[in-house]
Amino acid sequence: MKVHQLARAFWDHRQCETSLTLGCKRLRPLAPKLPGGCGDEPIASSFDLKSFIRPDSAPQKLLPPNPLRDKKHPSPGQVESHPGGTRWNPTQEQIGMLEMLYRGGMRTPNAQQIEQIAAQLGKYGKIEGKNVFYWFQNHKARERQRQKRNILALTTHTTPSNPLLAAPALTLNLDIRGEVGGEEQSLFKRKCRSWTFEGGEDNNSLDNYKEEGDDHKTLELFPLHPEGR
Amino acid sequence: MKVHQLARAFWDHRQCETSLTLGCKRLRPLAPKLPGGCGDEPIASSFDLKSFIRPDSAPQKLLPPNPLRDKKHPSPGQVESHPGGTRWNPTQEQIGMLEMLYRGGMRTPNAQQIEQIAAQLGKYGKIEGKNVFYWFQNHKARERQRQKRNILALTTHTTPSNPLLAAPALTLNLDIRGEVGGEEQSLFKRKCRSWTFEGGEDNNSLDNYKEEGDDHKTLELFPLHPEGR
DNA sequence: GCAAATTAATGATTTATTCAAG
DNA sequence: CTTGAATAAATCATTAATTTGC
Repeated sequence: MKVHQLARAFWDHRQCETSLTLGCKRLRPLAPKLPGGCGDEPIASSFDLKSFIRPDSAPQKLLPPNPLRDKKHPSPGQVESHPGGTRWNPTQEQIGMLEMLYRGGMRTPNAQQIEQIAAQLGKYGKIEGKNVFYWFQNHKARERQRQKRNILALTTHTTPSNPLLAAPALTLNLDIRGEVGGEEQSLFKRKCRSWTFEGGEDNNSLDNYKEEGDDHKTLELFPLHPEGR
Repeated sequence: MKVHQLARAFWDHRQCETSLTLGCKRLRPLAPKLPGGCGDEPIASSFDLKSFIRPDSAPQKLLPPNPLRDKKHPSPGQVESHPGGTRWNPTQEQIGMLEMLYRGGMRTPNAQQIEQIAAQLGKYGKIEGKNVFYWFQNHKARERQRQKRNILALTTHTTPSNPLLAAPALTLNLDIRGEVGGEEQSLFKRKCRSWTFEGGEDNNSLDNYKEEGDDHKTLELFPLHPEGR
């Protein structure tokens, strides 16, 4: 695949910086990046991460076979099973560690940092530097997304009542006149296996929702597993 | 750039970040790509060539050759000034060669190709793989920019009002009297659960529910996730 | 319970913007 | 003002979770 050219390119660079990137970036005011402040040493970044990172040799990746092309068609060819799997599948420990770093403030680790992190996390499962790089990129971007979304949700439309989560996924007015047969009863239960009502939970019986002199009943269903994961 | 890399320790900074971003500044959103932008692709060639060009084969390896610049820091610290210049300064030959490749259809060379190109161009002056990578990225992007600009110049802009944000709940009046089979309910629910609402896809087979004058069933659907993927 | 059907997440790429050296 | 470099926003593609009908 195409792969990582990008990533590659990244690695190569030196990275510089890093940090500053942070947030305020946009403040473009002049302040260039701060001078050296830190004393930093040259740390070197430049080492050969590359060699580190891309062991190239690695049999790894491989992948790709195919690329582009279409997706799904079974093309006879390749298919493959890539033995190893085609993409990084982080373990719980790895994720936990990365989140810890993220919460600690890390956003755009430089090559050296990436390497160290990858090396460390390698203890818990297969992982490469690029995976770490991408993780930070995505995590950062998605946090922004969520945040922006929330702000918009609260700002725009005042959707009256419930801002977010409170909104029912599904509202339905059921025609329940007459007796509710067992047939329907069971069907109903099945349907609601994964949904819950605002009011009650335990009793999934339609009768409980039936009110006298009414042919309809309004039920608001909320997904049982809103967020998940 | 460069230079100091502040190696800042890992985390140190914490930053602010995040949120501020908001400034709408970046909100490019509003007009997403409307303009022909998208169209860009037309060029088409790229695609084909791509497959052509990138045999992808994978052999990959990668290469990378070169690394980073490592260099340059004499040992002493980094000083920065880098006399030599901090960034690639392409020679006429290199540019010519790259443009030739570009005109030939190359847009996103893979790692292997990048390496070969860099090696070749290295004969005319100092150059690294990342320089080649960036050159193609920028050249491609800027060609699009120019193109888009020209198109816009010829087109009137209808001020696009801003459509996004609509987040209305969908209300449907269905006829479900009597036996509303769970079957149908389920099907409907399934169809609408996702985000297809609004514009309405007819494939929701809502019609099936609309039978003659009967009682109505009102379903209100809220997008489960506001923005969506 | 289970396997097929769907949806939500999220890893990996690509495209658009922004920053700043020259 | 041009353009190398870097970063952020969009997208694409796979994988893990849920749902659902039996």
